[in-house]
Formats: sequence, C-alpha cells, structure tokens
Amino acid sequence: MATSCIRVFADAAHIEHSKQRLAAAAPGLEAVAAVLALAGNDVRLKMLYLLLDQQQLCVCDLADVLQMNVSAISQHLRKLKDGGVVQARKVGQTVFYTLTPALRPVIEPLLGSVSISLTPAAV
Amino acid sequence: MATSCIRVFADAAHIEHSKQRLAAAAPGLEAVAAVLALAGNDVRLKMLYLLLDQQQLCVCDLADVLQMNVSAISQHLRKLKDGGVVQARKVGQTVFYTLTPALRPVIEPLLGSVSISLTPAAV
DNA sequence: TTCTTATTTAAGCAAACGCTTAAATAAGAA
DNA sequence: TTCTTATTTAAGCGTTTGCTTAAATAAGAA
Repeated sequence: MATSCIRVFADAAHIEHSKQRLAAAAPGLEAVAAVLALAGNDVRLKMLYLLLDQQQLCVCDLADVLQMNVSAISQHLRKLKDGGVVQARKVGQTVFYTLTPALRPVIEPLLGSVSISLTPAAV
Repeated sequence: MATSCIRVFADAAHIEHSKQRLAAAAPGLEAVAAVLALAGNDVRLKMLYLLLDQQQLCVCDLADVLQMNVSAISQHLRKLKDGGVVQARKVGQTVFYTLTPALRPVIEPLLGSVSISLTPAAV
C-alpha cells in the first residue's frame, strides 16, 4: 500500500522510523492486546477483580457473586484460561480458578486504576 | 437469580461479602473495562503505542505507518475519541490526534508490559 | 448401579465489530 | 468559483462475541 496522503511535509524519514519501531514492537503489542481484549469485558474484568484478592474461586462462586448463568461464567473462564490469564485446579467435582502467577503483575495494574478512579472524560 | 449451586460449604457470608465489594467497585470496573476494550485491539493498541512517544499524529500518518485504509483508521480514532482516550485538534484540513493527558498514566502501564515481554503462556 | 451435583460443551441467535467502498464534508489552492 | 486534498460518515457484509438452552461429562453419594 502506497502512502495514502500527498502531504508536502510528509516527513518520509519520520514515517519510516515509526514503521520500524512498530515492526519491532508488533509481536509484543499483539500479545498485550490479546490479554487486554480479555480484560476489556465487564464480566471478565469483574472476575479478575474477584480473583485478585480471593486467591481461588470455583465456577459456582463466580456465578453466585456475578449473578449469572453458570454456563456463561464457564465460557468466560475458558477464554481466560486459553489466554493464559487464569489457571484451573480440579478438586473433586469442583474446579477452582486462580490468576496465573506470571500474569498477576500484568493484571494488577489494570485494576489499580479502579481505586484511583478514572477522570470523568473516560467515564 | 437464586444461588446456582447447592454446595454444603457454600460460605454464604463470604459470597455476600464479595457481592458487596463487587457492587462498590462495579462502576469503576466498567469504566476501566471500556478503555481496556478499546486498547484490546491490535490496530488501536498500535495507535496508542505510536501516540505515546510521537505526541501527535494525523490520520494520514497513522494510515501510512499502520499501512491501512484511511477510513478504517479514522473509524478507530473515532472510537478512541468517544472513549476519551484520545483528543483531536484540527489544523487546516488535517486533524492531529493526541493521547488525552488525563488518560496517559492509565495507558502508559498497559504498554509497559511490551518491553518487559510477556510469558510464553500468555503468547 | 442409579441419583444428584459441578462443570463443560454444542447449537443457535441477536448484537457488536472491523473492514471495504462510495459518498459527503471541510478547507486550502488555483 | 472549481479543483484537489484530508477526513469523516454511511452502507453493506462477513466475522466474532456473549448469551441462552439443552445435552454431555465427571465425580461423589446412596
């Protein structure tokens, strides 16, 4: 795809530099976008919020607290698990979910903004 | 919706406590989820990445760097603007976009994880 | 074994998403 | 004014999302 604009001050060098930087960062950015997409859902973010201080919760607990269909909760948990955000541990017939330790430092800051509250503009 | 499970160790008090905590945090969580949903898209996260160190970029620049249709870029910018993540400033016929200053401290940590790179599990 | 419970999975469906194309605005240049 | 450029908007369309219902697993209890 050629340049989309005709700008006199196109600053081709600058554009090229940005392209390079972006190309280098792209894989990391895409990985981050994947977990942000998982967290960028009301229900799932609430799950992460609950898991962050409860260590572990079973499907049932989450369904109760979120007042949602067990099946819907299970499907959200599957996505979180597939994304590596959450881990499952089966005890008897109940399955306990935990935040993946490695991702905990990534998730925590996402929820930090909750306490400091967002600016009205973003709400 | 009644409790969805029959658990003996239901720990009703615990569940109730979680519900309370969640109810208190819900508005904040939903606001955060909204911006995470915006950032949780490959193209938009790349835009934010570029805007984070370029101060300002026009639609055209972004289209060039991301090698995408100007219209598609414009539509992404509209979402970011509606979400308060980005601001527009018109100069002549070109529109420059900037990260909303207030949201900058929220966006920056999202991209911080790029440099420290994610664990293989999350990728 | 049969019965009950906890969870997952499959199917269906309406809504949201993200892109493309084409038309509509807006603003400078001739 | 007309022409060109930068951006936005509208319409269309295929894909994805998130829920519901119902069926399928899995595991303990009787």
